Amino acid sequence: MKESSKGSRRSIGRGEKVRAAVLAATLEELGGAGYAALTVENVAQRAGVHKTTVYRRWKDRENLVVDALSEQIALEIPIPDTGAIATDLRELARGFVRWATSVSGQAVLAAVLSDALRIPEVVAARRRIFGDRLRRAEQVIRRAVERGELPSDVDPAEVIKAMVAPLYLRLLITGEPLDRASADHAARAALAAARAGVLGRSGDRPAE
Amino acid sequence: MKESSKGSRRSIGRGEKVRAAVLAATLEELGGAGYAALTVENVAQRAGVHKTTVYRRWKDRENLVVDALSEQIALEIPIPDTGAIATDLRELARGFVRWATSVSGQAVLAAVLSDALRIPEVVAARRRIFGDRLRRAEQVIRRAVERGELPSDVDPAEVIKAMVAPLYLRLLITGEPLDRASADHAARAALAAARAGVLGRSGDRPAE
DNA sequence: TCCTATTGCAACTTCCAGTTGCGATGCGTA
DNA sequence: TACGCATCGCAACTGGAAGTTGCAATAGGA
Repeated sequence: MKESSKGSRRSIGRGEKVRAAVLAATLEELGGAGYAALTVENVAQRAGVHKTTVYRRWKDRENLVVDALSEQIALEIPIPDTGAIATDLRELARGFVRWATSVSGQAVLAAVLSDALRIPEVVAARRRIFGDRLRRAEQVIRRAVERGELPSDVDPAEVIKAMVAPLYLRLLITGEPLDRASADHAARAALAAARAGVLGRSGDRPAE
Repeated sequence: MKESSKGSRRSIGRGEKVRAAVLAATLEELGGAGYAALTVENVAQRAGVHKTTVYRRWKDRENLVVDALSEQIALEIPIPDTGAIATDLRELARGFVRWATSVSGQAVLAAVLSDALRIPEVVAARRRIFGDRLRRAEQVIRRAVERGELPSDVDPAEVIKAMVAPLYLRLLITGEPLDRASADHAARAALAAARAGVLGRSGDRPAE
């Protein structure tokens, strides 16, 4: 067990390139053709690799998909800090729309909403991805409260959820286009609701 | 072409029972195992019918699923009219939750969000299903406006969307449970937003 | 009862998941 | 530079499910 540092026994660079190429190809296939239509042979061909090689590194199709998704979790999304809640929220919404319409975003959404949800690891990945993002986005609201831009009893998570929920509704249910205009709209609506005291921390019943 | 009325040439009752059984079995398989795991042989077996019979009536798996879903479109959801917007919205939200957690609801959602979305007919079915429901639910808001319970400039569609969007978010993204409590919460939040003038018809910028 | 549309059945073809054995090759090390 | 081993390419396989076809059985209406 006397090895240089850690990880694989010998060659590192070679296999790592293969791994990266296959995972990238998996994401492209996922975003392009979807989970059901994703065949290992297509992934292998796109990665310039033989099918057997894929099966040597990943147990089966599911593990491949899960691994490709896990790679995306580490992808940090920018949290704006413009000094004003209106522009912060707008940038947050625009960033979401950019991600949701990007290749990797489409891939993650396709997998995370498809029949891949039968895979427990994918469910866990979904929770991690969206949970992390929500938690990181909340600081935008907290800063606004500290600056006095929002009432101190707003629930940060509720504001973020109120902003992204209509965007997801468009994306997944109504099928309306997801563009910058809808992002700005969602940001303004969420901000208005927060200012109106509708998104309070204690069960939101202000004018009841 | 001298036939009794219209449609099939001869026996009607026999084939109709088969059709109904297969479609019901398809929905059960869809809700239970999902779209990807739905095999025609399992559907046929569940319907007490041979695989060939299914293929004689439906061109392929996709057409079968689309047909099963189309059947569900006709399913009317109750529009409450209690005389008060608070209870109307609450009942609307509860009805949605009941549907979303029912067998047929799970089946529709599974298909409408899975890789079946690659099928244009499923996309069209999705638009029809949710478009119709939205349009029918809007009358609850209109009645409330007429009664003077809500400002006259609220956008009915926006109110309904604001109510169901967080429910879909729970159902599809965060994975939080969808129960009566979350339904009531969503109804109260949407009502509060509507009363606060946040869901106006003209671009929602009240306190800007 | 008879006639015929419809169903059941079995035997295919095709495609993809996943496996196995062997030969080829790339890469770090001596 | 040359060796050795890990990794990759390749081809041939099994197994299951989609979808097809020809024929026999059957059920319902006239």
